[in-house]
Amino acid sequence: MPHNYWLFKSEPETYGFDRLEREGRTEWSGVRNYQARNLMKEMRVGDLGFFYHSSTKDTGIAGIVKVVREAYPDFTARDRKSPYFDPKATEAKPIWEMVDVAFERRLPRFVSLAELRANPALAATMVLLKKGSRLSVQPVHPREWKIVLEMSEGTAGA
DNA sequence: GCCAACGTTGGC
DNA sequence: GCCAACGTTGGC
Repeated sequence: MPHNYWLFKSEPETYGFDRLEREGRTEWSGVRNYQARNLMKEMRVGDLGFFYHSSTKDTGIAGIVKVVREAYPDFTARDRKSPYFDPKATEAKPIWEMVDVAFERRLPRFVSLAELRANPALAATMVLLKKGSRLSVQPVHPREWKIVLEMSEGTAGA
């Protein structure tokens, strides 16, 4: 049984859900926002999350991932060649952390951002839908999780 | 490409 | 500690 539900944003041109399905598992590195980092620290093995495609033509939820390793230092922060390099990160104080996630399953169908917005049961509460929300890792309420799953089992717009 | 909203930085 | 300036995110 999963403990909590989450949402992970990714730009499909950089790393999409199709690629995770092929590779099976990945390190969620490169998060450089304290709030998002703190949320990752709360994640437990077995937690599930939505995989959200952002900054692309078809924004929305593509599938489900599972947390397979709890927070540990994000080594890209100490890699000078990485775009996520942070000179303030040290071995003793890595600052940034990441989790590992694995492909869990596809949704019956893609649920678009427009559809999520159009659902009044989600619009008021879901972090993703709040005005100006930019968090790349977000908590999802079990109620919201269930609603999105139900939407993906129905037809678009229904 | 535009631009609103956000988080961070740095001067004071 | 305040807050203006800046860089980034991300939908449209």
